Amino acid sequence: MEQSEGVSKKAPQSEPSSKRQLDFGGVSMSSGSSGVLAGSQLRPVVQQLPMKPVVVQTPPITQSLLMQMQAQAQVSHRPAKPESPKARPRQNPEVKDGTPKKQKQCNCKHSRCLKLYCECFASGIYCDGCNCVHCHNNVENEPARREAVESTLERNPNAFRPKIASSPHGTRDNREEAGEVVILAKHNKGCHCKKSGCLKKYCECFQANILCSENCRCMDCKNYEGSEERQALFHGDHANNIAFMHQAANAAITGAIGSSGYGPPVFKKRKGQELFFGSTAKDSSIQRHPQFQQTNFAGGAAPSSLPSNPDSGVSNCAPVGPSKSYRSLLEGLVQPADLKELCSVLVVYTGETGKIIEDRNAMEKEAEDHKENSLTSSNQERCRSQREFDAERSVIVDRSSASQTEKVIPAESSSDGADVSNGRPMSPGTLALMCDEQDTVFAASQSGVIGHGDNTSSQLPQGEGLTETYVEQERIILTKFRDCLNKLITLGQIKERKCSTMAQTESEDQIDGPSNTTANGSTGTTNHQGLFNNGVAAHSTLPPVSMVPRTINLASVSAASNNNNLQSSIPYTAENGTSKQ
DNA sequence: GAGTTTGAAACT
DNA sequence: CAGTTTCAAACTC
Repeated sequence: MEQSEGVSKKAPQSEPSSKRQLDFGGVSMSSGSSGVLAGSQLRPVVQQLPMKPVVVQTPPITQSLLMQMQAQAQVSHRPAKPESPKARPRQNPEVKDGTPKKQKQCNCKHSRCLKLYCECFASGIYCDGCNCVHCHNNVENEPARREAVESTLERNPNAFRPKIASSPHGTRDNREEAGEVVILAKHNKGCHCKKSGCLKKYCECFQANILCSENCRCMDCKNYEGSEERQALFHGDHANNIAFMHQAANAAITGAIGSSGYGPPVFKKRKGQELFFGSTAKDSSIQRHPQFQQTNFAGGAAPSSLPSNPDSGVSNCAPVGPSKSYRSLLEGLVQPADLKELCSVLVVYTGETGKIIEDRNAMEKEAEDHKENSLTSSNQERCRSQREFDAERSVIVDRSSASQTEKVIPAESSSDGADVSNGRPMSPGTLALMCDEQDTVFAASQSGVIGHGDNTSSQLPQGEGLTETYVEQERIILTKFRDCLNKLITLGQIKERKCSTMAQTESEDQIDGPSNTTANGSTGTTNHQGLFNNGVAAHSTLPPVSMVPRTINLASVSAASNNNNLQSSIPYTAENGTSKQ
């Protein structure tokens, strides 16, 4: 029974050793990290650790809204159970009735707790108080343990890395389900379940409270967004209501943001697996992943009705098929980078507002001065004021340009691959709206001293002027933000309308493949522009801040509503400087 | 608590 | 890389 293990077998023992963090090659590893690494094979695991949303100082009122958005745009990928000291699913402490319990203890009998079978070993902690037999995962058997670690790493360098990583697309909203937070991470290797439907804890994805992803090779998977079985599992009526209310309350924001990795994922084609219907793959992807049938035809077909599903109200324009999955109507419309974009736009507005107010104040002041010294030569002062205004204008323009430039870079990151966008620091433009410090910057900006090293005593306008500026800035920003939300709502309504229409059509004419209504490239990638910024150009002298046309596809929207004012031409794309049509 | 089922890990 | 075996957790009774 006892298999040879390349590890010196010592006196059987299962005496508990303190379950403390291990020290692999001099690098201590807390139980919270599974970055167990031996000796020179140490590798960082930070990149896989969940990124917390940037914590910002309590800002003025305007910023609370932006914080919400930012929270959505930021990586929302906390571990399924953040309180868990272990990163691997199976090592999560038992959570029953929402109450975390003591860390589990292994019951290994044959592995001596020196293989990944042992959850303690796998998570890089010593066995402590476990029920294991012949345990070598303790201080007394450190050499053997170390050898086992090396052996394991030799087999799989990532053996001790967290299995659950943030989704490349990353940004799905956290969503309460049955009191727990569904995490939008995904299993690095994916599960291979065959019989459990991925709805039992046999499934690592399920256990980690995440949805199965394209990494999985499971069969008859039911662990996907919108799965009725899964919902039945998670959604008690109560929880359902909560989740739905939560979703509805945040529909304009939550459902719209960064959903590319969300819902029944758009699975990449796997080896020997076709995504399309009529797959000839021997293992039948349809059987393995019914949700995979939902290819990424953005609105290529209408969804079948989703009766009694509270989420059905936000059914997406997914192809018709057995899949019962859904997506937010706003999915794909707004990407995380768009939020940054929006923030940038708001920053521009703020700067513009400050400038305008500054101009106005200066004009008033100048008028007064002119009254008082009508006969004195005010030419010098006027010239100076003018210089200040010009300098200030250039500052603002520079800032806005920086915002535009800034947005270009993150835009790229939303593409596939290791998406670090979620963990990326916010752009200066975004930060400008989210940090108290920026208030000072703005104040200084309004005084026209930034960037000029002109630290004169007249840096700040009068106190009341400053307050007025703040008020005005907030008013502008809130107004614009409200407009954006309204537009989103409109988009959602349009899309819903379109989906409903298509659903009816599809029900009559179903199998004909994607209608290409929205796959039309000529219109499919352009119309998102202006969602946030189309008012900017008209309002300001600054060049329009174009939305970055990454994957946003409002084609379905625009197709259904060619006259909706959300459309606007894209003067250029920040990404490549070319017009996308 | 014993037995069964399940799927990851380990092995061939 | 695929198939098989081993293993321990999850699950059932």
